[in-house]
Amino acid sequence: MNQTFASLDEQAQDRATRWLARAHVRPTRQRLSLATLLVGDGHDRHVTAEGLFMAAKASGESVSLATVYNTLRAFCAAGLMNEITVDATRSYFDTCVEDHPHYFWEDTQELTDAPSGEVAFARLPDPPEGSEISRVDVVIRLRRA
Amino acid sequence: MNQTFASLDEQAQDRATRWLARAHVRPTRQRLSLATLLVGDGHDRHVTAEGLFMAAKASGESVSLATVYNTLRAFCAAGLMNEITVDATRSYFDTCVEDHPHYFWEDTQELTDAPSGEVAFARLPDPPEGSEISRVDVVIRLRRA
DNA sequence: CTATGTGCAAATCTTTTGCAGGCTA
DNA sequence: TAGCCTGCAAAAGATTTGCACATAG
Repeated sequence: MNQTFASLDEQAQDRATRWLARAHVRPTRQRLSLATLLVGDGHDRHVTAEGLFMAAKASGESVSLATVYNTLRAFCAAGLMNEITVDATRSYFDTCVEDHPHYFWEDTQELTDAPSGEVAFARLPDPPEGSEISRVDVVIRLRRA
Repeated sequence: MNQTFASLDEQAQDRATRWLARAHVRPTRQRLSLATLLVGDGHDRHVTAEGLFMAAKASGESVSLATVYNTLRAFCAAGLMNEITVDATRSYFDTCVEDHPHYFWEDTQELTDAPSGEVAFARLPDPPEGSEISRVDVVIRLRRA
């Protein structure tokens, strides 16, 4: 689960600041650090709480694991991220909030984006009476051939 | 998470016995009990380990929780069931092994089958170089309207 | 100033494991 | 009989919580 994260330069922080502001999330020191790691380079990223926690530590930021969890949840609630569930014992968080499919590499437990536009539904069922579709998760599990 | 399970009459046990035999799974008392609860009435079922454990207890069978986990895993390995992941903190096991879509009711955390044939892919990406698609999980998350 | 956010450690919950004894083929 | 199964209790992880303190607006 080795992931690369954005650096903490000024431009990256600006991007993070705008990202938080866009969703009216109060920019505390910890949130700004984490947001910078997440979107500082403008790329989407898939993280686990543990992975982000370690990245924060590695970059010299002091953030507690509980706060990482709270923060990721807060970002999800604010619509800045999505939680994707592929493994019963670990949550993955995606900075890309569009409803898009994922590859899950069964050997490395890595989660990556499936090439966009390559998946399309020919048909989706009408949501049952009294319900509406909140999201459609598509996870393509890959096995090393 | 209230689920209904099959009764333990003779016909149900026969069905369970055949189910195990088909996959060459050694029919121990515990496995037969659990299998009867799972497929005794010929219907497919989605269970959690905890739910099945409680059902076993309720039906008077004595099976330890660890064994329920082992058994569900064994059934999956034997191709009798599938594990579906929708919630990061709980595994769901489905007696229907076909690759089919599910509804996940966000309010009750219930997992049900989506009407079969109602979901179709227009396009799926070619698996990346050196990999093959092991399975495609489609989970349609529903919100009570 | 006040509502929110944070850290820490402990609690909780699901799932796994080690090992002694049991049971199927 | 031999090897696979099971139960139990304890371990292992991931995530959440309670509460006192800090801080953004």
